[in-house]
Amino acid sequence: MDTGTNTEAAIARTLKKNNLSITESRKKILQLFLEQTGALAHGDIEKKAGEKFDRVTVYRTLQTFVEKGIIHTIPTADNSIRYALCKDACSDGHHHDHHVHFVCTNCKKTYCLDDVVTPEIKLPKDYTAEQVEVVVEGLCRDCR
Amino acid sequence: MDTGTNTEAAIARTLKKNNLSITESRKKILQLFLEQTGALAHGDIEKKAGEKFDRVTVYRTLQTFVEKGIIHTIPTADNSIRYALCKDACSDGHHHDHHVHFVCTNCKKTYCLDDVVTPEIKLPKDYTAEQVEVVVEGLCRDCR
DNA sequence: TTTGATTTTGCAACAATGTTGCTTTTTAAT
DNA sequence: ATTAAAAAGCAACATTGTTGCAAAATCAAA
Ligand SMILES: [Mn+2]
Ligand SMILES: [Mn+2]
Ligand SMILES: [Zn+2]
Ligand SMILES: [Zn+2]
Repeated sequence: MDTGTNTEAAIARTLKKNNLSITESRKKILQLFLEQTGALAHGDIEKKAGEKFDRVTVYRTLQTFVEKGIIHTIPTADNSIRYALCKDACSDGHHHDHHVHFVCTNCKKTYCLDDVVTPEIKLPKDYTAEQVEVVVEGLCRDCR
Repeated sequence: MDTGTNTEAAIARTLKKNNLSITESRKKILQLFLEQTGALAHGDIEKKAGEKFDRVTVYRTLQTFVEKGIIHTIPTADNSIRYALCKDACSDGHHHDHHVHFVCTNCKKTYCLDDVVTPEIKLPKDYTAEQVEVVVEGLCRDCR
């Protein structure tokens, strides 16, 4: 059984499911996420796929994937957005990623802790919460 | 009693306390933070003080203030760092801001919720937490 | 209060990042 | 195969952030 073909098929399925036409750049970028444990910054993707594709294409592909709920963004303190695959039931225009993110201060790798749900936050009366983002910084498994 | 003078004196005191020489740009930028309820992005500061000072000076001043524990950064989803005054006992090289931040999805204002402490997060065994950042998005008091 | 070492600023040049309009190419349906 | 629609590539531009260096401001000591 050819794993490469299977992955390729899964990628095509994901794209079709989201009403996206199957293009080289979308296939390549989605594959990068599937091969990856952690999250990817725009820069990472540009380095890994950028020789084949225009910078603008990478920007537009990431934007499309976020809109479709295929990947989600992770805010970090260093002003560089990371992207990671959505594992929850995210769909076009609506994300449901209620998990905590972890950024290693040493290796800078960023992880989705899919099993750690974001806590309830009790806000002052005047505020209405729509979404809670939790980013934990520290040392990852590999770095301590 | 002249409030202007008092503020000015307080600003000078803060700078001295942190072993910073008292300069026009530092005074002006610190004053902006004191006049302000919420947080300021670099862009805001550049607009409000930028006609008088060089862009580079604003960058360097903010960096210095962060290092000295006068202000702290707030990560946000839109990749634009916000800065706010430290109210806790932050000092040179060491911050102790354990409060939750709130970003209004409507007006984009960013608030320090100084009384809402960041919760404990139970991580998988392999991870060590050094700092927890919580950013809540929703509607602020003025926008609902 | 002048002097002089030290720090900070402004400027210029550059690098990195992100955006937009338009043309060509690719995709997917007929 | 043909064709309409979508996406990619390209160029030009805008914004944001960084660095080295000379000029100016600050501060402390004389
Ligand atoms: Mn995630
Ligand atoms: Mn704060
Ligand atoms: Zn690590
Ligand atoms: Zn608001």
